[in-house]
Amino acid sequence: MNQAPPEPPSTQPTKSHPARPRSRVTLQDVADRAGVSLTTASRVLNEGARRVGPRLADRVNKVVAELGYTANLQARAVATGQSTMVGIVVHDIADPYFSSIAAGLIEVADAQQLLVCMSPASGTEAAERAYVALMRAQRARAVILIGSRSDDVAAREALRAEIAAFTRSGGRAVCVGQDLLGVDTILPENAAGAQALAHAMVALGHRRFAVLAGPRGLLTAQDRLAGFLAGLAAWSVPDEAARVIHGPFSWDGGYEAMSAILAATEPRPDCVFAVTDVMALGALARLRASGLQVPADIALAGFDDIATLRDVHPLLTTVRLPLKRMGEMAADLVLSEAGDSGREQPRVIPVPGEVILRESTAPPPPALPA
Amino acid sequence: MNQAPPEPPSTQPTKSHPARPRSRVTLQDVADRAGVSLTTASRVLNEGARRVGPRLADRVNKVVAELGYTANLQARAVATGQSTMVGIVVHDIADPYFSSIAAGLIEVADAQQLLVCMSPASGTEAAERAYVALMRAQRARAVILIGSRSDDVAAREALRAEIAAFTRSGGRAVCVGQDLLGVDTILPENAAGAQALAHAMVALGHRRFAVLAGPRGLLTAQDRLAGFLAGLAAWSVPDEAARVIHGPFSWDGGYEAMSAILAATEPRPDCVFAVTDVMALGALARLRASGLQVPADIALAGFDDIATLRDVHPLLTTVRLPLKRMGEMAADLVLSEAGDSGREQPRVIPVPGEVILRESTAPPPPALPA
DNA sequence: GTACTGCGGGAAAGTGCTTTCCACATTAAG
DNA sequence: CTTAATGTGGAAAGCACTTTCCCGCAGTAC
Repeated sequence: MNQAPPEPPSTQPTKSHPARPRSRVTLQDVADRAGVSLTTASRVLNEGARRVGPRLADRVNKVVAELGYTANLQARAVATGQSTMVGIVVHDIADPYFSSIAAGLIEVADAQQLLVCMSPASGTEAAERAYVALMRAQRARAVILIGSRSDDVAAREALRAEIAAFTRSGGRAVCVGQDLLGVDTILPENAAGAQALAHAMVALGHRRFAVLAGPRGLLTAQDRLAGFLAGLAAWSVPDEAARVIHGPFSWDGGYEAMSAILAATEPRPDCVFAVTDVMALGALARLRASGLQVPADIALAGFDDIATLRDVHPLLTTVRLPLKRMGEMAADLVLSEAGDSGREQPRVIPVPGEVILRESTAPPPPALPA
Repeated sequence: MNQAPPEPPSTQPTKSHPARPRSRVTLQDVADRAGVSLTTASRVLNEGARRVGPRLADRVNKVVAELGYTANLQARAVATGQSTMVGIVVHDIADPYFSSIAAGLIEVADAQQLLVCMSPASGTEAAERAYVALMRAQRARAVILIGSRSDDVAAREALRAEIAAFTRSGGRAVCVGQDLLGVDTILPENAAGAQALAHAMVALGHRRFAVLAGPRGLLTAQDRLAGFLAGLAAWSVPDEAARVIHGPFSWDGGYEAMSAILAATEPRPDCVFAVTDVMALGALARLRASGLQVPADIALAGFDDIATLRDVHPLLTTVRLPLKRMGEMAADLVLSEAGDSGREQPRVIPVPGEVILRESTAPPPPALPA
């Protein structure tokens, strides 16, 4: 829109001392130089509601180009009471799960002229709360929380209160994960996806299972675990055939959990389900370190279908979530609200997962004839 | 800092109609309710320069808590002329290279109370320019451009002019990549790293090379290619022993380029260098699709040491850049400026790459006895 | 010729904050 | 017992904008 300023503004600070008072060009400067009022200059820049005669408009535009003027969006936001900022809260931007969602989000937000701000990595509800508070202070238009909620009710209520304060002051809140914060939510069907995966695993002939279940407190982990176990039960696999190992929700967590399984005295499971692809990759590394083959010695499945999987071998069976699309949906949700006003019930948009069978869960070798 | 508001502000919009005029609490409201002047309330909140007597300060603080008041940072920014925003320009946030750098950057920026805004994926100089313009409009404190520059001089000059306008209006600019924009730069030593890699490859006994060189216009790609070829030359490997394939700077680009190599009639190279890990992964996929073994049939090396490599087999030889650290350095650069004022020469901080030899470049099988 | 509309322009009043400047008590110094 | 030096609070002037309100001037209808 703005062409590069052909020459530096002539009001440059006297070159002699390279001091603080940088030459900030204001709308007033433009108006003065163009010989019009501040009002007129503003109207030319805004192109809305009231139009300005072509003579003055041209004069103003010329001066704008001359001076390389750009409206101060902060001041505009203060004057109009409308912000263009949306904040996005992620646990770790370097995690492919989050960065994929964020990518989708940023893309559509940018198309709508919104400015996307990113929280630092954290994962704790307290940090999320602090960031929501910051977004409230910035009078952000919306905040989008991505990632699993924990079952720490106190922390969640504190976060919820902060979000309530945020929405009360006019912002929109959207959550990608669990529907627990009383706001619009993109809800991956974790339980259903895991259950479908369990069906598929049983159908392939696996019978002894282990689940790398992540931390006890994380609801996404809980849902996927519960769904998987329910799926096994539905196919009459006895409870004791599934061993559940808790641990951190990370690559290292997957590695450790797999270590625990290998160290156990019980017979080795023939299929391991990690509630997250990232954990599955940790587990895979651990298996490799032990010289075990996947799927020949043990089958392995994950959840999410992160982009990284493309480069991992054996190709990992997983439950695909449309991560980028989920980000786009979240952005749409943020923007949609603009229209309707008096809605009460938060929307919940379920996102089904799709079981993707790949190499890592080939059928187990036929049992030796008794 | 703020506890959750124990009760909604009593100035809530008459519950009867859930209409637009949301109850935004302003500092004036706080002052009125506490029976002090706006000035006093502001001073209590800011805790700077002038202090307020404990009696009034307490009254104000109590009201702040009651009303759940949070200062409007936008307005504050306008009043003080100081912004807390920094913008970061990446080519693709879902790419592990960028997300690692961004993670480091966000972490230290957040520790300094800065707000990090992220550009959408693009890769074109025009889009970068547009984003810098946006940051100027936001009166952002700094903008950080991450990623390779192209050798399109016109586009670069346009970008440079936009950056000049940005810095002239008081912002700081930092670049991670090439030192071409006349701003402080974190400069990975691409040529030196690639040269060292070439040495290592020759030392391992490889003699016939191919380079997946990325696009001709990308300077990072050019530097790495040139460095690699220089390294070969330094070890007296003849020029014609290295085949150079250009193509996109992406996974698919690596895949395609490797296809071209396999399709060629010439003897197959015994070592392939992809100027990017991501391209190397694409190439690896192509090799696998052809049933070729790495490194038995062909050796493969990349550049960057992205996090993904941990999960790829065979483990990929590469040149490690401290990506997260580079993000931190960029953030430090942004912040450091605050102190000194009249500096002229932009700083350039070189970042050496470290050759990491792994499985993918094991020595070639001994030549058959003649 | 008057009245009515409509339009292009500007003065001025917000917007939510900070900060300067001034008035008024105290209190310490002379 | 003055006089100067503090220390505290508030009025008001920014900051860089938008927007409302008003005014003068064409153009049209009566």
